[in-house]
Amino acid sequence: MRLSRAFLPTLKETPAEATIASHRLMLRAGLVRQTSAGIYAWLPLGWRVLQKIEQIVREEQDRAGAQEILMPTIQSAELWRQSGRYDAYGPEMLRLKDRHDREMLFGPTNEEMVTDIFRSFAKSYRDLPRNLYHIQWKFRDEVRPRFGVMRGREFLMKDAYSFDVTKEGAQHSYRQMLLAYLRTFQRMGLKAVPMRADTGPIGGNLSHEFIVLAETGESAVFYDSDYENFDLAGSDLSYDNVEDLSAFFNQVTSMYAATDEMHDEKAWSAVPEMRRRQGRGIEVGHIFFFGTKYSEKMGLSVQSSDGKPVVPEMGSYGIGISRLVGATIEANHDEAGIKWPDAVAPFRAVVINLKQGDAACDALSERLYAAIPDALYDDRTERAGPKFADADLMGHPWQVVIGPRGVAAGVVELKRRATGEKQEVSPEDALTKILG
RNA sequence: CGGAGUGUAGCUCAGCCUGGUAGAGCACUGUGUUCGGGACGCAGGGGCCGGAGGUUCGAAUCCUCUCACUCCGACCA
Repeated sequence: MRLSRAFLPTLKETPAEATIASHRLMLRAGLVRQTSAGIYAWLPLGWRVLQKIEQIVREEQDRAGAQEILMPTIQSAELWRQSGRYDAYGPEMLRLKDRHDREMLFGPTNEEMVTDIFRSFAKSYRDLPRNLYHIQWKFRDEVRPRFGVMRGREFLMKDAYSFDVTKEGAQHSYRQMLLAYLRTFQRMGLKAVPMRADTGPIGGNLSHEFIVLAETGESAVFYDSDYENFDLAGSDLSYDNVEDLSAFFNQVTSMYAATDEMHDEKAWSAVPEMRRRQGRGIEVGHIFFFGTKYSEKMGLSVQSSDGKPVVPEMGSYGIGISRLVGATIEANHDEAGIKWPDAVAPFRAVVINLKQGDAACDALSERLYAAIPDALYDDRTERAGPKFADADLMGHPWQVVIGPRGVAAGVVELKRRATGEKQEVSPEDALTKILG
């Protein structure tokens, strides 16, 4: 994209409502625009990041054997009456009426709907296990939206739902998702630690939240430093290997890790002092096993091998995709702006032409721009100054600076945003480094 | 939902107390000089002062109501 034609409105000053770094930077770098409390429009730069994160989540879900569907945002109250949650959910649920006065709602989550879909097709134990997920906008009418997209009312979430015949099978499904999550966050360049969690209104007895470590995080976290050295992505592990996955799961979850709510001083004191780590973190994912809570209430049952009906065991697995944009910035920024991890950066590189109009500079800039997929070409004709500031603010992993002096000497300046390294290299070497 | 605030130019804010022709910086437009790291000069454009009602000769300013937004707490992907 050419910056001279792009809709990337950057701000020098911070809008007054933004109190935390990610929110400030998202507004200043032109990623989002608030349209009402806790509701945001995504501008080109932010939308690209959101889509990249979404795509990583999608690929890892697929890899773990989940299958993507897409359920609607608007649901009928009837389904929620079946599970008993229509009255239980409270004012966080946005309720609507259609023209026939039928009660509808904007979905805050999809256990009921997916169970309804699944029960209408699954007849036999042979139809299980299955894991269905979708990536869809949710609405929860938060009492107090804040922190930009980190606690919006409308947010993009990946939610997956597993169906198994047996408890053991459901545990395996749960472990598959735990591993998928660890791999997902690692791919995004985030350090995420799974922590035992409360199950809350979803119910059930096995639950973990995934906390991205960031100094500015909302909750205090306590964890064993062994997490830092552990291969959280379980590199050689297959999703189908029940024994190995179980061993991995036990290992990961046996290390101490807890948010302040679940913190247990007694267990904490059992961790060797050298290995105790305290920090702050942001919840970006949450997985639950809740057994037959919904399948039973909603009449989901299939025929087992002995001909008798069996009620499937279920779990649900959420990742806050729009929240991850904020969380990634919280974990990766400095005074000058965002430092995107390569995997989610909106553009891989920005090509900065210092002397727009100079034939040699223009020619070299155009050549590099054409050679780099996902490049942003800063071809604006203004003075040089703000270009660098905008580039730092927007946080592209690489900056390629092309100026008359360098062109004469056969070099360009190459800057790595994450590390601040600068070097002068030939245009070919620059391309090699950027394209990796 | 309890408490505290704020709505004036695209952004940050002044003006309000003590009523009298709506301001600054940045951004934007034109122009010239600049240009290797958030320039400078000159000339411009842009406001129903959140909305409604009231008081007054006169309201951004005082009063009432209302809407929106923010912050602190209790709650959450």
